Amino acid sequence: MQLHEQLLMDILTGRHEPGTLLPPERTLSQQLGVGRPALREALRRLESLGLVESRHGSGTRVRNWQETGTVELLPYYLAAGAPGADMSRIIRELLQQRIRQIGDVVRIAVRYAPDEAIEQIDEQVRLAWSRRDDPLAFAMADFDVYRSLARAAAFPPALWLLNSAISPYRLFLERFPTIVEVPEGYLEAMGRVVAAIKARDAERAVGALETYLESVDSHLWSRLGIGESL
Amino acid sequence: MQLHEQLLMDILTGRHEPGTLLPPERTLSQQLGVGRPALREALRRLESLGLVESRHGSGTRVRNWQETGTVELLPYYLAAGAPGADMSRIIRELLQQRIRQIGDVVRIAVRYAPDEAIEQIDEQVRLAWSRRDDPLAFAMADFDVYRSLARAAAFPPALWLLNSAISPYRLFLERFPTIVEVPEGYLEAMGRVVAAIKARDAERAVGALETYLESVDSHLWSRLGIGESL
DNA sequence: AAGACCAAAGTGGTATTACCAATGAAGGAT
DNA sequence: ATCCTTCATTGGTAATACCACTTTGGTCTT
Repeated sequence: MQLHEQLLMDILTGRHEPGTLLPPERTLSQQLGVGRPALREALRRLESLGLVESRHGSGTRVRNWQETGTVELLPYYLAAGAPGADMSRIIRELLQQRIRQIGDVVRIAVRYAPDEAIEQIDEQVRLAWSRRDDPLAFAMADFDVYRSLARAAAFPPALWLLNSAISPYRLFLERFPTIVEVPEGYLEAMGRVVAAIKARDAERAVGALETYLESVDSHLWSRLGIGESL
Repeated sequence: MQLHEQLLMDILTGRHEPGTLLPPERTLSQQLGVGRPALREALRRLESLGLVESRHGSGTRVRNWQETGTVELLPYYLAAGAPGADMSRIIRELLQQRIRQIGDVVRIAVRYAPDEAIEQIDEQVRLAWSRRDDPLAFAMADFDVYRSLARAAAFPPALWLLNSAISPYRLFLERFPTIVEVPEGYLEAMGRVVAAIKARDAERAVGALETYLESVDSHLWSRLGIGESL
């Protein structure tokens, strides 16, 4: 594991509590068996995640990351077992947010994506479908469909939002492999969405997407049993 | 300006083009007049933003950040003038996304926030209103209202999403100060939202929020003239 | 005795140096 | 011509020294 990930986990699991000072860099680097420059590089990464705060002359304090963290914390938070939280509730909400987020991407594509670019979406959909033998590969290719939509609209921020989501999403799938399953009506559902986008009908496109994704999620929950085991 | 911000801007403004290699660390650190460790700390930050990729023995390559970036890029992207993009269109979409994002927070609060926690929201709203003399302070206090909602629901990921949004939001307001204006019906509108949350009526809460926020945004656009000047 | 000032210790910030490890291209052997 | 070796280049890491800021505690002044 990378040094910064180890430190991150130490913080997320409570090994270093919010509000407390980390040991001095010289001490901590010895404890971890690394040089001080290496430790500092790791600390800079944690700083940009909102986990710690270094003050010249004073020390490096663990921030109240539940308050100050950024989305990038999500994959690690899930990997740490979401300490002190209801995992299945979180996952349920994240799936809901995923639906709305993709909905936004669709809306943007309806407004801004040129026809030529939309043509290529069909291709992406078929590509994902062709990988239905490997559920994880399918999921990633499916994700790429939405990234292609954002790309087609030439709207980088939407792409970045998806990028920030893909890492926790992938980790989630890897952690609960039984969840991964290729939906039956995939080609048809996505076909409807893309057709609606081509027709510049935002409501129909988003509607088709939401009914499809919600059916996938509810099927997923019924298979797992809501709130169970996860 | 911090070293990593300077490098970041150099990349976003095209000084270092995607796909190309950065100068070797030893060279670059001399060019920038800093030591190699300091440069490396900055590079690690850029790496976690999806901007560069260091490969041992090979070099540090500028990534295609429009493809690989994360949300955290947004404030810098806006500060760099969103090179090669339609600024007003981006802002328009971001405001839309903000509405939906806050809507999600409201939905989560409806489901999970205990009554006692919701009581405190009213207080936050009044606090924001009391700062209506200083529009920027008001905007930040208003933002805190939504953070309080996420906090009340004890749902850290929602808080993190807001955290990731606050920095570009603030930068946006500071860049276009004329935009900042305290809406007239603020107290009443937020009162309706909070009341609906208390009543556990998600649709009414989100509906009240959306109509309010959309009226604010459209008023904003009419003042500025859509697509103009920005 | 109380307050202000100052000095010293501890901390992060930075630069320098040296060396290790991985990469890739050039040159030599087959 | 092809493969393998070698070596220069590059990032990765460590150790050391020093600078700058913060805090703390003591001392001096009032």
